[in-house]
Amino acid sequence: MLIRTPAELGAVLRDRRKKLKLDQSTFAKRIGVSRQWVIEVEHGHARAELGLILRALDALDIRLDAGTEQAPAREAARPAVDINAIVAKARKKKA
Amino acid sequence: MLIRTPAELGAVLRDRRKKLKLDQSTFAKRIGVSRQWVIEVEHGHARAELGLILRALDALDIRLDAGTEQAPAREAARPAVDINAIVAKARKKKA
DNA sequence: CGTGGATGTCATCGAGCGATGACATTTTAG
DNA sequence: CTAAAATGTCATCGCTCGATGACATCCACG
Repeated sequence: MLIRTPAELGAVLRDRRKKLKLDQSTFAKRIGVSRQWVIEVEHGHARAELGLILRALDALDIRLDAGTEQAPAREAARPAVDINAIVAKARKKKA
Repeated sequence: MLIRTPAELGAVLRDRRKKLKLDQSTFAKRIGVSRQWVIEVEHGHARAELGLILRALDALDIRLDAGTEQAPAREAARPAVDINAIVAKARKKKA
């Protein structure tokens, strides 16, 4: 599952928690946070702490993979010397 | 790359940022945070906000994938009644 | 040599997280 | 239906995040 937003992450956590038959209280204690935290995160709380999130994922055996995808996003996805970028930045006279 | 800790996440962000030839200031502005934030996150700041982290990843075209398969972890991956969990909760001693 | 860019450090400060505990609502089981 | 469990909501509070701006290094380059 691709994670793009806090809400998606929350959904993944909730589904996984339920599959493991854990209630919020048990889950919270297992990762060392309050039940309130679990509730908010499962609801997509955007400002949750990264460290706690990673602990939660680990507790549920969910692995996170960061891929520098190959999507033809914008540009500059290619390595190699990027003269343009350098010049552009140098030429940057800001607002 | 598997992400298990804030430090690993920070390393991924830094590497990717450099590959795209962006300096911290430009990167920070692009995702709407302070340069200080970029510095701390790249150094593995564990309490960074989830939402900002996701924005940073997106800005660098790094996709996050949450996978549940793969590890033949312990057990309990299967539904069915989980006596242990039930007992453990009932046994909650803690002060 | 010295100028400028990039990165890291420090201090300050307002804002919101996360903990806690009580209570409300929803769901599950008998 | 009824009781209990699970989940959601509220209010309070200490603590630290993240922003800002000033400096300090370090390094590439002319």
